[in-house]
Amino acid sequence: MEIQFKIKMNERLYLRNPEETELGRRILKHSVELIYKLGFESFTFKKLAEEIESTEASIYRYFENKHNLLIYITAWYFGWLAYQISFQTNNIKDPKVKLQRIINLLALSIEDDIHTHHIDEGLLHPVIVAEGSKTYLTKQVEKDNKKQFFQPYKDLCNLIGNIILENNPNYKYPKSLASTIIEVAHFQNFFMHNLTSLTDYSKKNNEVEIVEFLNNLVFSSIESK
Amino acid sequence: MEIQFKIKMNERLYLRNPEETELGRRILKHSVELIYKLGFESFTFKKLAEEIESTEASIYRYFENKHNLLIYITAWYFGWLAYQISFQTNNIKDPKVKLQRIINLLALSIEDDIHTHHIDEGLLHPVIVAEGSKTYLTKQVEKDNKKQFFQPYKDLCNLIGNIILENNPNYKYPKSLASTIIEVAHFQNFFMHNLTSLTDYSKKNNEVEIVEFLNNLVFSSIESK
DNA sequence: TTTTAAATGATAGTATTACTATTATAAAAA
DNA sequence: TTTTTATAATAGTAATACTATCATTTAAAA
Repeated sequence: MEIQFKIKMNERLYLRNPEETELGRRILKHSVELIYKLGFESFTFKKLAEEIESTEASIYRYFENKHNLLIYITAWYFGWLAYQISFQTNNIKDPKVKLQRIINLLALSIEDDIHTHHIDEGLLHPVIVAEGSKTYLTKQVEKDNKKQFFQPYKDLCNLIGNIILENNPNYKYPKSLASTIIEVAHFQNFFMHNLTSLTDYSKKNNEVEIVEFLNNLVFSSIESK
Repeated sequence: MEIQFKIKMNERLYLRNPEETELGRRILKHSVELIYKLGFESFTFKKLAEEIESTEASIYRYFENKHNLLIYITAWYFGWLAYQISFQTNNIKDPKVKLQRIINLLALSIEDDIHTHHIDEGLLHPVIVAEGSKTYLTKQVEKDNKKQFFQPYKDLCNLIGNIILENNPNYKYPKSLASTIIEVAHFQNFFMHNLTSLTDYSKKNNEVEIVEFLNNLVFSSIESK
């Protein structure tokens, strides 16, 4: 028996559920690949349609626009991450080890998860690193927020925030530190790969050093005083 | 006598120097205002032209495209910040106080600096908070980086990194911490104003709490062990 | 099995965007 | 005064981000 992993997505993110049809899954798979290849700005539904040998109009039946598709992908990523975290921290007692595992998941490149056929997590990670923040850095944040589009991000912050509190129940900024861990992990990864001189990491592909930096940052703050 | 503040900008960022002509300065002033109002995605040279009662073609004589204009504005901001920092930390002996002033400058809303007529820093700060990272989160980062477009950001990181080393000469990640201070200050500010539940700050406009969080984060890391 | 409904394909069309090009005019420098 | 330079006015183009229509294929219901 094959176990397939599925995340319940916010229904307002799509017009037709892409996980339920073959075409929908092809849209998801190839949009990650194409955004990875072209960057979000140059990515268009027309190019995606050519890639999957379908038509622009068909893609528009699944997603209202490419912005919602990006939010979908990002939300999916955070949902998947939350699952990975609860899976990987399950049965672990030491809250410090839990938090370290989370930092690893966020900062290190990810291998493809075979339980999701239609998404290649190995590509998804760099896509989120480079494009993820564009989901909320818009004039419509408030609107999108009201539609709960960022719920998976918030849930993840709460999850991490609670583990921070397990480490130190008196810590004053659990949610801010949680969002900081996520964001720092991602943009330090981006800087290391693309703007090396903004970091202190010795080699261009040494993501382990980001983990070291983050561990120092996070635990000295949690354990201070 | 009036003292006017001027930043030497990378010449490859523009086709014609916008600081040297009346029209150029109007382009800068109103592009900040219009990006603030519309967001970068909806901002176009056509709308800007209407705003300043000029033409699209005239704006294109100053900037190759709107992306370069955004980089120009962002670079200008970081140049201005570097100047503010050296000004405000001048004559201060205590490196801890220096770093605290920097955190204040980055995280708190800024008042208009009367020494620059053609840029309203009060608007520039939220524009950089929301749009600044779009300068480098593109497929052309490498190209833009080779043209030294991000030099002011790097210079600022070096400046802050050196002050971090004044605080603790053995600190292992001065540059990573410097870029982290900048980025965290900005996106925590964004979250506080737009996605409140991702932070722990009690009121929506209490930027002082961001400063507290950042001080805790930075100094516990620098002073650890 | 037939009918019917739903999903997709094929095609066309539109307003806007991100430019480039050309010519005319006004202002400043030689 | 002539010449250069900057700007305005206008036109044009390919691409983008859609919307709309109708035909065809596929799958589900009767």
